[in-house]
Amino acid sequence: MSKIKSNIAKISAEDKIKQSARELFTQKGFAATKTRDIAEKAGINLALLNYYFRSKEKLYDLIMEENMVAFRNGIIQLFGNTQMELEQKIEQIVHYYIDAFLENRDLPAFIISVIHQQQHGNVIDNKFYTAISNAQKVFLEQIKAHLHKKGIKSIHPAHIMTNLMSLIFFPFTSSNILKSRAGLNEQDFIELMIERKKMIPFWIMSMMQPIQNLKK
Amino acid sequence: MSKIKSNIAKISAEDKIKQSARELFTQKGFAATKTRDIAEKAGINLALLNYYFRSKEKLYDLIMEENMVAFRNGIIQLFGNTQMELEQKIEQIVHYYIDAFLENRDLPAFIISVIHQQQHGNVIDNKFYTAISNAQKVFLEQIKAHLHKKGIKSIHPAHIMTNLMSLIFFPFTSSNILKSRAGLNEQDFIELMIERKKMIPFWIMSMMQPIQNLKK
DNA sequence: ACCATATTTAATCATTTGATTAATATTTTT
DNA sequence: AAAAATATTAATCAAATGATTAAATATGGT
Repeated sequence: MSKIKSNIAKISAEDKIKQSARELFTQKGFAATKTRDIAEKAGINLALLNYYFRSKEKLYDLIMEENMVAFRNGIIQLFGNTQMELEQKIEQIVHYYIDAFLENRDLPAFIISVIHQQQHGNVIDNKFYTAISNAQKVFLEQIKAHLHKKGIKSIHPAHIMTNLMSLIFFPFTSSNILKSRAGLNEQDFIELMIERKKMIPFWIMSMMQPIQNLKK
Repeated sequence: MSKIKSNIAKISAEDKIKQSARELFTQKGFAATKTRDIAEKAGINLALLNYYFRSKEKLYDLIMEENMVAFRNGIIQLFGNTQMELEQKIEQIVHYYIDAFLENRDLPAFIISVIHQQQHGNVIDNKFYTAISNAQKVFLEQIKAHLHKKGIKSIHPAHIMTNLMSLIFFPFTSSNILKSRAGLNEQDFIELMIERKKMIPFWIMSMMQPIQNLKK
C-alpha cells in the first residue's frame, strides 16, 4: 500500500500553489490576481502561500522567471547562433516558439504585456533585457546581410524581425475571435498553428525576395 | 480679461480625470490602476472621481467603450463593406488602424489584453463581440473567394485575416525592443510604421498568390 | 448683494487584501 | 514511542483601496 501510494502522483501543496499561481498570473497579470484566488484555486489555506513563497511578489517573480526562461533561451540560442543559415534559423525559431506556445497558450499575451509594460518605465527584469540584446542584434545583422545580397535596399531589417515575431505571437492572443469567426473548434485551431510552422518561414523569406509584380 | 480667460484652454476637472484615467487604464489595465493614482495624475481630489463618474468601474467602462469604438467601427465599416475590392479594402484597413495606433500607441496592447481576457470567461462587452462578428465573416468570405479565384486551396482564409491583424498590431506592442535593438529613435519608429501602411497590403496580397519558387 | 446650483475639499468609512501569529496536526528522525 | 521538524489551519492585523459624507468654496443668474 505504501509503495502504491508513492506511485500515485500526490501533488504537494507547494506545487499546487505554484501551478494555480502560474495560471492566474499568466492569464490576468499581477495586480488582478489576488492571493486568496490562488489559495482557493489550489485548495489550500492562504497562509501556506506565504509559508512557502514568503510573499505574493516573490511568488510572481518566480512564475515570471519561469515563464520568461523559454522565451529568453529561444532568443539567445536561436537568434544569436552565428553559424546557421538565415532560412534554417527562421524555421527553427518558428518551430521552437509555436511548439512552446501550443504548450502554454497564455504565454504570448503574457510576454506581450510584460514587454509593453516596460515601455512605461516599469523595469521588470533588466537581466532579461540585456541578455537578449546581443542575440537580436546578431539576427538583425544577418537579415541585413541577406537583404543586401538580394539587392534589396528598400526594406529595413527591423520590418522582417518584427513580422516574424508578429506572425508567431499574435494568433495565440486572439484565438477565441479566430475560432468563433472562422467556425473553428479547438482542434482546428491547433492544426492551423501547426500549419503555420511551415508557412511562416515561407512568408518571411518571400518578404526578402526582390519584388515580383503580382498578377491579377 | 474674462474674454481671454475663456479662450485659454482651461481643462475641466472632469476632463482631467478622464484623460488621466484613459492613460493609466490603457497602459496598466483595470486592476493595476488605483483611483488614487488617477486622482494624483489629474491633480484633483479623489472624491471628484466618484462625484463625476460614480465609481472606478463606471469610469473604466467609459474609457473601455471609447477605446474600443475606433477598433469596432473600423471592423464594421471596413471589414463589412461588401462593395470594395479585397486589395483596396486591405489597404484601407491597414491605413485606418496604423493611423489610429500612431495616435494612441497603447491601444494595440490594450485591445490584445481585452480580447485575451475574454478567452477566460471574462465577458467584458458582449455587444461589442456580436457587432464585429458579421463584418469579420464578410471579410473571411471575401478572402476565401479570392483564394478560390487564384486556385489556392492550401491556405485557410483564417491565416490571411490573422496575418493582417498580426502585422498591424504587434509592432506597437514591442516598439521599445525594436527601437533599442535596431538603434532607432522615436521618429525612426514612426516612419517605419508609416512605411508599413504601404508594405503590409503588399505582403498580404503576396500571401494570396500562387506559390512561386524562391530563387537562391 | 443674494440665492441657487455646481464644484471641490478634508475627513472618514467599510471592504479588500497581503501578511502574520499562535495553535494544531502530520511526518520524519532518533 | 518520544522528540523534532515540517506542514497546515483559524484567527487576526495592518495597510491599501474604493467610496461616502458633510462642510466649504466657487460660479452664474436675478
